[in-house]
Amino acid sequence: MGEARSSNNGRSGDASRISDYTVRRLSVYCHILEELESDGIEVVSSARLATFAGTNSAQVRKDLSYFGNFGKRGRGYGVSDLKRRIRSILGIDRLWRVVLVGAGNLGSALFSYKDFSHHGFQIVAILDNDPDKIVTRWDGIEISSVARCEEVLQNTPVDVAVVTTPASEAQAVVDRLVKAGVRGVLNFAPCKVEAKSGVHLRNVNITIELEGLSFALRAEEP
Amino acid sequence: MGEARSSNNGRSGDASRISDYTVRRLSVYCHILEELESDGIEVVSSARLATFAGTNSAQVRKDLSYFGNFGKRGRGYGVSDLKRRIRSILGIDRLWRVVLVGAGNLGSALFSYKDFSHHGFQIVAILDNDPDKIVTRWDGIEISSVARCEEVLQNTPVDVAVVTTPASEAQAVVDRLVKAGVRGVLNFAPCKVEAKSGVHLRNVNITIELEGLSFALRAEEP
DNA sequence: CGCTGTGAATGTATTCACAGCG
DNA sequence: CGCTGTGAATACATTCACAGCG
Repeated sequence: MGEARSSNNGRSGDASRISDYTVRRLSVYCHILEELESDGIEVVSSARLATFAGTNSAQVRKDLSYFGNFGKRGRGYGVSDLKRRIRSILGIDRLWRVVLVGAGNLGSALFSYKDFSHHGFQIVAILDNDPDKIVTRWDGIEISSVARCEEVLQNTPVDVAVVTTPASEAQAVVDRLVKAGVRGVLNFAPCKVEAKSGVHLRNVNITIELEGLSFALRAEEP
Repeated sequence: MGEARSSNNGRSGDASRISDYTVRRLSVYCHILEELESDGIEVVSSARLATFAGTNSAQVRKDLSYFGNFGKRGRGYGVSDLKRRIRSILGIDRLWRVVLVGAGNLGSALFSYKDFSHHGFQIVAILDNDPDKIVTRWDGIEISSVARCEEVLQNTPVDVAVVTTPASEAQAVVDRLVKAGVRGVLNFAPCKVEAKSGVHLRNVNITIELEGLSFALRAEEP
């Protein structure tokens, strides 16, 4: 999906060599570690972490080994230390500035989604085309017309856009966002959008999930 | 993710041997074919389909070959024929009955999502715990208390549940849904839920998508 | 000992390359 | 010829299995 990438961050490993599967599992480990930490558990083995994550201990160790040696032999991993390290690897130890494009029900659901800010993403601007919405504010954040996209991003620079517009508008707005400097896009519009290489793009397509479910059910239907 | 499955549907191929990757791409091909069809295009080659889908022609042919020989050598695939066949393979040529659990913003967004019904899924029941919501109706469909879950599903049998509750309630409600006969679950709650083998479960986790984006951006940040 | 970290082995997905049909 | 359908080759992800450290 994403284009190949070069350049190494100073800290650890070359991101372009790390598979998406590993990155997704790191997210899962991170959430588990947060729970363990809040339960007061201080040390965890790869085997235990694997059980919670629905994988096996070798996978956990291999995933982590791409980034360094975080464990202690004979003992396991320090929960809060490993959590901190994974957050750093994922880049959620800093705050990414987000523009939310589309203030419909889905946009609203994402806006009020607490994990969002808890995991490194802060919505700092909102765009929508509905004139009724443009006069309102969400938590003090102005909702601006998509027409004023460039101006808004000039005053409020962002790293990432979360797109929840109708499919018909998604590609056009992404083109403008990218021109205005956005480097990552999470697209919820039910269509594939594209961007020049160098811009990171993820499509979340609900229809594909549903159809996958349908296929699985279908196969065992009488 | 899903458990291994046996039993063969009469038509074509053993679903348990088909990878999730292939199924997802079939969805993509299907959407492209729908567009081509509405553009009046009657025949398409694997190469052209691959370009639109962001893959290569061998992949397209291999994916389709698991299910039969749908093309004509020297010519390509009939657009509307192939579309129909893929819809049948995915099981979206019939209507799956859906209960929507959680009538918040995300539930509302999904409810009003037109592709939903267009692609074989019909919401026939809605559950929520908010007393204010329980008195309202969406498009004539009553919103019932989660407490009455079993009763509602008795009167209105469903195949699939789409869960948009808070994380804290997701697992409990899924347990009840499965006991009441639901065989597929699409979970949008920001937590992993589990169900006994034989129930098909898909988690859509927005946080994981965001963190994946963060990782990609992070890797090239100064 | 117990558990990590990791090369080597296995399993799975993708791509190549070409025979074969329309 | 052009394009499909598919075994064989390759690339990639996961799992095994064990050396080595605390």
